[in-house]
Parts: sequence; structure tokens; C-alpha cells
Amino acid sequence: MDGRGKTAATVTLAEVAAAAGVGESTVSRVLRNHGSFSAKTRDRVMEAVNRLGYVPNMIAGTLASAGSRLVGIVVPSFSNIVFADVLRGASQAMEGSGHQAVIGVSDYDPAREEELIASMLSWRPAAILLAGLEHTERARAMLTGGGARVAEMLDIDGPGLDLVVGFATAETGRASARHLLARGYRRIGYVGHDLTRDTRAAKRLAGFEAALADAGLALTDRDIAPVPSSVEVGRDGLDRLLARAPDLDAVYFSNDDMAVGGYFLCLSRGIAIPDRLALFGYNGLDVARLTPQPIATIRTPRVRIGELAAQLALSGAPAQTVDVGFEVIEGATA
Amino acid sequence: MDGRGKTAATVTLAEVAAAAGVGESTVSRVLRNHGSFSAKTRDRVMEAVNRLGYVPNMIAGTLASAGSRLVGIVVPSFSNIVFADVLRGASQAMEGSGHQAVIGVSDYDPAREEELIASMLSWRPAAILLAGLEHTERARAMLTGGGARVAEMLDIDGPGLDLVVGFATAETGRASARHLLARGYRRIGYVGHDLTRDTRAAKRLAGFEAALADAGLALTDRDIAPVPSSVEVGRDGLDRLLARAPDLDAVYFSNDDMAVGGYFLCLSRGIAIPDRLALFGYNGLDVARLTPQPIATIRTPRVRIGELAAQLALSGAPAQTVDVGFEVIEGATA
DNA sequence: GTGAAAGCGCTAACAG
DNA sequence: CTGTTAGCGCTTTCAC
Repeated sequence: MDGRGKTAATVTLAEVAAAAGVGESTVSRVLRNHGSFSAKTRDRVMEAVNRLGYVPNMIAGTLASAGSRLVGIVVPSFSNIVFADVLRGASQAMEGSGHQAVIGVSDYDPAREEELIASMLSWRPAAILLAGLEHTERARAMLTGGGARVAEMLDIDGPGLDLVVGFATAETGRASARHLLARGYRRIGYVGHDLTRDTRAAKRLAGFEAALADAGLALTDRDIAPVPSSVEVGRDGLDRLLARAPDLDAVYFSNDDMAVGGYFLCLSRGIAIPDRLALFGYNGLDVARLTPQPIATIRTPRVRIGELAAQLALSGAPAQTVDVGFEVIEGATA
Repeated sequence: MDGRGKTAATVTLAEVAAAAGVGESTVSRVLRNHGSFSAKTRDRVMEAVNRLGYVPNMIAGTLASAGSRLVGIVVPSFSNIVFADVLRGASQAMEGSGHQAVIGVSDYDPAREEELIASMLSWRPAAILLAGLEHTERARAMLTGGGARVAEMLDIDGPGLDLVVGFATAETGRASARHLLARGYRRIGYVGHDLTRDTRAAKRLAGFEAALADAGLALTDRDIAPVPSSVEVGRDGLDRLLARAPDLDAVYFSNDDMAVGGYFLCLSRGIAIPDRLALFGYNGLDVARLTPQPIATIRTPRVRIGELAAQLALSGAPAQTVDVGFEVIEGATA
């Protein structure tokens, strides 16, 4: 009862075989419904299995068959809906195929990601799913060892290790800028969160600035808080930004959580949206779609990405990059 | 390279031993830093490990030592922040202790939960973490088999299987009702989501109604949508409820997502909060705290629950129920 | 301090 | 259709 060591209650396949009066391999065949056996034998075996309360030992099974049904997934965070959606998609795809997800949280730390990859690899998973394309040198080396399929998700702006499923991250930033530009906004600010850890947010901003530059413009001002994104950080960031640059006509936020914070600030302050100030987010969050004025943003098919990544990785698809695209949501705030 | 079957690149402990010119057991001791060996031997072994890029095989290790470092966790959903928080707490507690989380999503379906428990058990986990106290008969039976520690999280309103870490769910409903009653609200409505699946939401409502009954009152009206909770469902539910019972003075929502939806409806409609209508939620969500008027709600220590559950389960603590309590957040909407 | 040998519980040929 | 026999890669006594 102490969680380690075997408990008396552990029934083995050999005991089932003895109880059913058949050989071990027969029990194994019946249980996996693989190979042939008579209906009568099957009934005898199943009766013994149920009577004894036998629970197969996958550890032993995997060791013997040299192929695990575990899939390692490393996400930067649980709190961010983006990864929750990706995980949901991946779990969906793994259902039925009998795969189990071993999940680790890197907290946006490449070194921690490397550690997690190392320990997942020791479970000999069929596949490893990761967020983004940035990994430590040693992580890449372990991954290319060939033991498991690898799928890098969300971002396709760069070379991948094996499977890559996502969309053009920098391009989402460019599209956001073009949207604001097309609507006549010129004095544009940026409110963001810790970009050194969230490399995809950094890529979005780079794309955004590149598109502004193409139009001969630059960001009027920016406020970047060295902390994870949140509604509060977005609200406070916009507050600081407006204090410094009161004549902005539009603000690009690092994501929708941040934008919702900015939206709330405008509501409290009575700042007219979008006439006095336009807001643009990123993610296509539920809550941002349902504010009195839907927030202009970009929606990405996150669930689909997790699903597709798992599907491809587990079906033996050849190495490839899949662009699932993204969608600009007009909203009412820009 | 096909994800199953062994690849050429698989280095075994035996190969490391041969390369280092020592016995297998010596390599094993060095790697686990257990037992005794000379510094010189250790260096020889580590050199070989690094040169060969050896990755230990936990599958084999676990089988040999009959004690796995896997922890099975079954949550109803990834999308709900509640479970994301619990998972975060549990992962935190498992860090360092070298445990890995195997996670499954039951989608609020007891039968699916049972399936997941069965397949997790086949990995011989050190512990299994579950949400709530409601499980199928067969699930309870498998769990009491004794192979793994069990922790039921979030709800303590009932008998547990082993460890129970949470708070008095029905009492949160009572506290919400008392809060509204104390402020003079009498015509109270309820806006909820699928209660047959979300049994904890059902318990909250039962507690809420019980407290109203204690005051000689009853719910004036209710709107329950047979779907998962969301901002949109909350908004539409309140809309329907107000159409039927325009003279309500307060509304209790099944959770903060729903309440935020109701809040947005009031904003759009120009319904004065809390003078014309008071709102009360549940969860203590970030976004609900940052709306122009913070939403009155109940905050529960979710991260702490996940953390504590994992800690107790992995430290061999005796079976027990831990009440971590909850907190009424006054807000400005009630 | 170190190695040899015996399994852990199961699957995968291979005979029958 | 079914049983027997080797391992899978590692940990663990137990000698040395």
C-alpha cells in the first residue's frame, strides 16, 4: 500500500493462464485479440481474467514487444489556453489508438524542456510532441536519435526536426499590421509580455514591425513587461503606454489576454473604441469574442494542430511541414 | 525511424558496461548513484555514457524494480482553468522527485474515466490523481486494488478512497447564497450549464438552494443549458432568464466564465450592476477579477490542491481528507 | 568496490 | 488452435 514495491494484489498473466488452464501465450493472444484461439478458450480466459481482476502490465508488455504506446508532450505552460487546446487536440487523436500522453511543463525554459525530453525519452515513447522550433542543441541531438517520431507544433517559421505542424508565426504579425494600416491607423503602439521566453510572441512582433517598416512606419511606442502575459499585465501595460504616448490611435497586444486587459482599461476610462483607440490582439479567445465589442484578433486552429501532429506522428507519416493557416478576425475594436 | 520496433541507435546498459570495461551492475549503481563505487569507476562509466549517448530505459528499469515513477492523472477537461491549475500544482510537486505525469481527459464522462483509470493502472503508476469523488463502481474497485495511491481532488463532500484533498463544495454554494442574502437580495435567479456531467456544479447549486431554503426563500427562476460552461452560454442564459423574470435582483452563476458572460450582457444592455442586478460567480478567475467591476465570486486554492495531492500521494502519507478551504471574494457586482 | 546470475511480466517466434 | 522457450533491458541479491 505504499505505492512502491509490489502488493499482494498483483495478479500476473501466468496466474491467469494457470487459473484458466491454458498457456501464457494463449492468454496474451486473447487479451490483445491477436492471433487465433477458439471461442471456448477465449471465454475461459476472460472468465479467469475477470474473476482474478487481472490488470495487464504494460511495462512488461512494452519491454517485451519493444514498442511503447506512450506519447511524450512538452508544453511551455498549462495556464495558457493555447496549449490546453493543443493538448486537447492531441488527446483526441490518441484516444482509441490506445496511446497515453506523458505530459511535462517546461515553463518556457529551454533547459527545462531539455530535461523533460530526456526523461520522456527514457520511457521509449512512440512520439514526442513539442511547442515551437527552438530547442537546445542537446535536445535536438537526443531527438534526432531516431527512437521516437518528433512533431514540433504551432510555428513553422524555420527548419524542423521531423514533423512540423503550425502556421507562419511572423506572418500573423504582418497580417495584424496590415489590418491596422488598411484602416488608417498610423500612430501605433505595442503592449507585450516577456518576449525572451515567449519566442513566438517575439516573432509576431518582429513580423508586425516589418510590415510597418514596409509602409515606411515604425512603432510609436511600446511597453513590454518582463512577466508572463495576463489580463492584468495587459491592462497595466496599456495604462503606462498611454501615459507616455497619449496620442496613439491603435495598439497591438502580444495576445488576447493582454488585449482584454487593455479593453477593460478603456471601458473603465471611457476611452472610445475604436474611434479614439483601436485594439488588436492575438489568439481568438472565447472571452475576447464576447466582450461587448468583439476584439479584433487572429485565430489559429490550435486544437487541429495538436490533433494533426499526433495523427501524423503516430501513423508513420513521412517527415514534413504542414501549414494549417490562420484567420484574421475583424472584431469591432479595430 | 518508424516509431515502433527498435532502431539501430538504441544503446543499452550492457553496451555501456562493455565500453567502460565494467560490469552491468556497476553501471547501474553509478547511474542511480546508489551503492558504492570508486570515483575512478564513476568517471569511466560516465565517459562511456556520454560518448555512446546512452539513454536509460525506464521501462526495463521499472519492470526490474517493481516501482514506477509514473503518476496517472485524470481530469474532466483541459479547457477549464480549474483543471489546468490543478495540473500545474501537481506537476510542480512532481518535479524533482523524478515523477512523470500520464494525463488523460475524461470529458466529464464517468465511463471514459473508468477506461482511463484502467489503462493508467496498466502502467503501474505510483499514484493516481482524480477529480471529484464520483466514480463508477468498477473504477472504485480497480483503485482499491492497492497497486497505487489514490488522491481525489477538489471535493471533500463525501467518503474518499484513500487521499482526498479539496474543500466543501456544497458549502461554497451556501456561502454564496448567504452573501447575497446578507446584502438584501431576495429575488434570485440561477444561470447554469450541464449539471448532469459537472457534478460539482450541481452540488454547489444544491448548497445554494439549501441556504435559500434556510431563509425561507427559493430560487425565483433558473436557466440551465445542457452544454459545457462558457462565456457565451452565460451571456445567453442570463438573456433568457431576464426575458422570463425581468424583476430579478440577483443571479448566481454556475461559474465565473458564465458570470463574465452575464456581466458582458449587462454592459451591452446598460443594466446597472449591482443596483439593478447583482451577479455572483464561482472560481476566482483572473479575468473576472479585472473586469471594470470585479465580479463577486469564490476563490479556491486549486494549484495548492494539485500540489498537496501529489505530495501526499508520493510521500506515503496515511489515508486522510484535507480541507484546504475557500474564500468569498466580495467584488463589486454583488 | 565489483561482477555474475536470477529474475521482473510479458510477447514473439517456433513447434506441435 | 495452443503450449514451450527465449529473451526485452534493467535491478538486485549474493558472492568475491
